[in-house]
Amino acid sequence: MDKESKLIQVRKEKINELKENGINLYPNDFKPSCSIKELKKIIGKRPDSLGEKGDEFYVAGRMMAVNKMGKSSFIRFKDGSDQLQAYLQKNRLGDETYSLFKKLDIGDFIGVKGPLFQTRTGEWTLLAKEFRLLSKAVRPLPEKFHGLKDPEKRYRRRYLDLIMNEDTRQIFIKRSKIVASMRRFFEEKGFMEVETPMMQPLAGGAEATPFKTWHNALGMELFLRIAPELYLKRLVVGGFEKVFEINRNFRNEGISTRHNPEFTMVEFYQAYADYENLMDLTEEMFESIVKEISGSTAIEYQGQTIDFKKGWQRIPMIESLVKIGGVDPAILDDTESLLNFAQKNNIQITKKDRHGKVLTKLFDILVEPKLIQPTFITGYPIEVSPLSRKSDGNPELTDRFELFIAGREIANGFSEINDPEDQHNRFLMQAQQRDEGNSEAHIMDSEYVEALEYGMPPTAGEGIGIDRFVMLLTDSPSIREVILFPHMKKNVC
RNA sequence: GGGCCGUUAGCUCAACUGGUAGAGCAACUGACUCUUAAUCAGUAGGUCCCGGGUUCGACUCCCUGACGGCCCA
Repeated sequence: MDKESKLIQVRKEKINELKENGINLYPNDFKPSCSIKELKKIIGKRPDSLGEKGDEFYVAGRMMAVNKMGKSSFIRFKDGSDQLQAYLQKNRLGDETYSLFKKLDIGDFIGVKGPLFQTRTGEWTLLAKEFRLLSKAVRPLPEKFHGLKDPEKRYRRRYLDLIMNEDTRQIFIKRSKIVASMRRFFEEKGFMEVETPMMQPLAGGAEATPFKTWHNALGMELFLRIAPELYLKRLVVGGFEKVFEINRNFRNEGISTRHNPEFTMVEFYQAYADYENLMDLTEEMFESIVKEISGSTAIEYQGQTIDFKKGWQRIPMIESLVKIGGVDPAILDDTESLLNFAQKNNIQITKKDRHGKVLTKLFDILVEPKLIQPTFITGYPIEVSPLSRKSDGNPELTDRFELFIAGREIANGFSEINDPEDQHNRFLMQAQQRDEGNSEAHIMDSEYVEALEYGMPPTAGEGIGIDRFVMLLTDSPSIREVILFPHMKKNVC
């Protein structure tokens, strides 16, 4: 607790005064008859029933502004739905209640009962016949006009951000609607929602550094999951043919405008589908969600228009390197030339990197930032795709795609390996990469291979980064704007 | 990890070349029974992020550190 400011001391003195007068600062017996939003609906529908002698309502909320004019006052207060003005008169409320009101502060929760009338300017206003304190605020709110701007304070004290900044509220309301819409989409398509372990003995399903933890009773190390993939596919083995999970993944890496150590993904698997079916499904899902949330298939993101209407470009990665990345097709097959090319273009590449990895790194730098409209890149090299099914036509590539929008990766999907021997060998390949110094290479998971040995139907699966998708639909430049409590260093001040 | 920028009253921000730290809102006292960022009169409020250095003198210049933002890796 920081040193108490004078403002808080003054409030505490007033609080003591209220207590001495027998006022309950935290009662819990005031029941609003409707929310402010509902009240405004009534105003829109049947204004004839309103007026000083009309219907009366119980409304509650937080006082956000007060205009005291001697023996009468206007207050503006808001609940979770909307805001409203109330008019308080000394002769109507009585001396006792009115002087109680005068001791209250902006930020306090209050309850008002009365009819609605229109002020001179036509604003519908609650005429207070009863007025009560519902909850006392000890600390002052930020300033009413400029609000709370300091990003550090907005993130650390998100509740203040939500009270003061309507835009912030709207982002998280939208986020909730997006997730609900996605859930509905999957359910309508016959997918079943499941929950798989967040704590795993082996952190598999992606290439990333995990967080470690310890289970006391079992005396064993556990990892926070970096992906749910290997568990979801066990469920497909078990006969759940269409499953999805919306939940957090944890990756022990840096923080940036696009990365938070914990982030939300939807991952889903469908038996008897291939990666092309999933591209179709993704287009359909994005188009329908964007339409539902934004009212149109096109959105504005950071000054550029992005159209989610179905029929997105699908470009093989190699082709994209030539056409978009400007790489000479003559050097594509030669690792040495690619390394030289990378060096000339200041792209950091380790000598140990295999051919497919070099291609992928070049892609990340040369192509990814240029993919503004929704674009599927297909045919990822086998070295960087340890869980993706080998392409029938080319054993160097996999039946895999990634989706890019606004220059960033949004989704990753592929036809799954269901040949246990192939999967085993892929893990061995990864183990070798690990030996060569790639600490993020996938770990051998024999139990998963064993599950495949019982037989998994042909399957395709995909993961979509929800935070990044929400960023697009809320025009947010940073992932912190769409995560309620983004990760920060310990507060020392 | 590197570069740039920031941190001053509860909040939003000023403070010139190094010379007693300011405003608006919020708060407090008073006036005011239709205000709309109400108005009017007055009052109070500061570890200038922490620590060190230079200087007669540091919010200001230098160094270390903390936290945050943006960009890069």
